[in-house]
Amino acid sequence: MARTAGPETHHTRILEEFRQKIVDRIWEPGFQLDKETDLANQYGVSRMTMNKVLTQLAQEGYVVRRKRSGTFVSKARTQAAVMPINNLADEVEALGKTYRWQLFAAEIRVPQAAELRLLGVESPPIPGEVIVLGGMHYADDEPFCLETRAINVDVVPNAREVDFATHVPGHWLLQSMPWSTARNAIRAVNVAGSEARNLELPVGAACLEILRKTVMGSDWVTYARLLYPGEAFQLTAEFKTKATAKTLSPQA
Amino acid sequence: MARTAGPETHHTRILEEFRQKIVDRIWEPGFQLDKETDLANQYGVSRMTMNKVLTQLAQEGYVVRRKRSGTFVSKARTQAAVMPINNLADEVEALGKTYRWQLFAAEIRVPQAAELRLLGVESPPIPGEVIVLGGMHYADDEPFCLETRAINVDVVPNAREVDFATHVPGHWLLQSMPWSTARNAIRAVNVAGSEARNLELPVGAACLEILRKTVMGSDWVTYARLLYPGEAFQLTAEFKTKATAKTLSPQA
DNA sequence: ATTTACAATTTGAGTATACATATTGGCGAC
DNA sequence: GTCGCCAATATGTATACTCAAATTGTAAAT
Repeated sequence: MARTAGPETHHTRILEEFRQKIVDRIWEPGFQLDKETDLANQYGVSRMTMNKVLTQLAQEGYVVRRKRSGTFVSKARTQAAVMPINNLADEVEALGKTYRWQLFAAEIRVPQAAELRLLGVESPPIPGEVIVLGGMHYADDEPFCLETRAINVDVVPNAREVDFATHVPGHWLLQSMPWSTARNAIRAVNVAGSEARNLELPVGAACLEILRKTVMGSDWVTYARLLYPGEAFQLTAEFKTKATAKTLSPQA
Repeated sequence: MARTAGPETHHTRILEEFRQKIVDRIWEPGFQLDKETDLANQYGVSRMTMNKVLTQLAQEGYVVRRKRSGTFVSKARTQAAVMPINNLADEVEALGKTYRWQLFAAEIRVPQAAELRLLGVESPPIPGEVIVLGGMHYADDEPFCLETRAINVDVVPNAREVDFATHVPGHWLLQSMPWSTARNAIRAVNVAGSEARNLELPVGAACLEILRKTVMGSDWVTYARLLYPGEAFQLTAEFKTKATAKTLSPQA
């Protein structure tokens, strides 16, 4: 089944056509479209249907709509990269390798200052006791990702009963805390010491470091530091040029 | 003005409420919502209005809808990081530093095999002549990003007349080619040789390497390699847990 | 000539209605 | 009991109205 085909309804067809026209610059940035009612007539549909098309198009950022003024192809653009962060296990198995998680240590205690610094924790929000754990993700018995993590047991109380030797922390948390948001910082670092040893890399090898802070409502759920060998690993992101949609302030 | 408030219409209000209910797990994953008509009655709106809410919610991935079956809070989720890639100049100036672009060389010629390898160009799509250029982005006269780039003059013919000593290539291309898409690969590498010298880093220092391929329709526009000093630079990405929206296969 | 006020226009939101489509659960045939 | 068909049901799409809100251009007043 060609999933790309889609349902092929009126508004889908017109939407596709308009998007194409904008992407192909047949309608250049700044171009004013005909008004809803006219377009509806031209395409032989009702205004409501054309409205659905234009509303959708505006939501995707292709056009900007203003009352009394009209509908215009967007000019102000920004680029946004979307990278799906899949489960490491899936990722590894997609490469035809076998995945394995090895827990080094997990304890409930007050975190050390050095650990908090490593995880990029800001000064204020440190509760008393957290789960501090470390471990390694393997692909075919090759080190793939070194993980250091702190989990807020106040927010995820049932994490106390989980055996993180068998349950991969990231995966368990994702399942357990749906609809959370996270903030990532990606850097390149030179590894050294025990980290280099654990990753089976020479001292000074470049690694990709991801510091992730996961938030649920107003509380932090977990801080994680993921260290990937630079050579073996590569993040990919899909770009899309997109207009600064949102509710843009009047008088823009 | 509190911009967060919004227009406060029926469907906006209900949409907000439903999203909150799902995020707060009042409606847990897998929970079946009442049917459109019932919900419409409960909230005192017409079915069309409630339909708008639920359609939107489905599009955002919070719920899955199936005919005859009903509307369910999504279970299958994935994480997607969205990172806005702003103009480097803006980025630098946001830090209160002065931005400067220094072109090393720009020539129209057949690219060398080593250059293509460096830029991550796949085997087939190499046209005869391209613009090959290199340069450095500075923040307060400190090296900030080393750029190597190939531009397809067949797709962007007026790039021949541009002086890339004064026009920053990435910015010019973004302005010139709206609605293009790009694919990024992010790695950590150890710098060496002239690259280390240009970036004023010791040999072996960890750097963030971004390989970017920009596409317009079926043709590639540009290949770029951006090298950031690991210490000084950090990519940040905002996460959102999101359901695998799209048309998911039946029997999920 | 500049400001103010009003009216026309265009999008935004909502309702009632109709018909299409897919899926499920039950009923009947074997 | 099992299999297959059919009808009931929930969503999907579309239409034709109606009223609201915002903005802009024009016309009137100072």
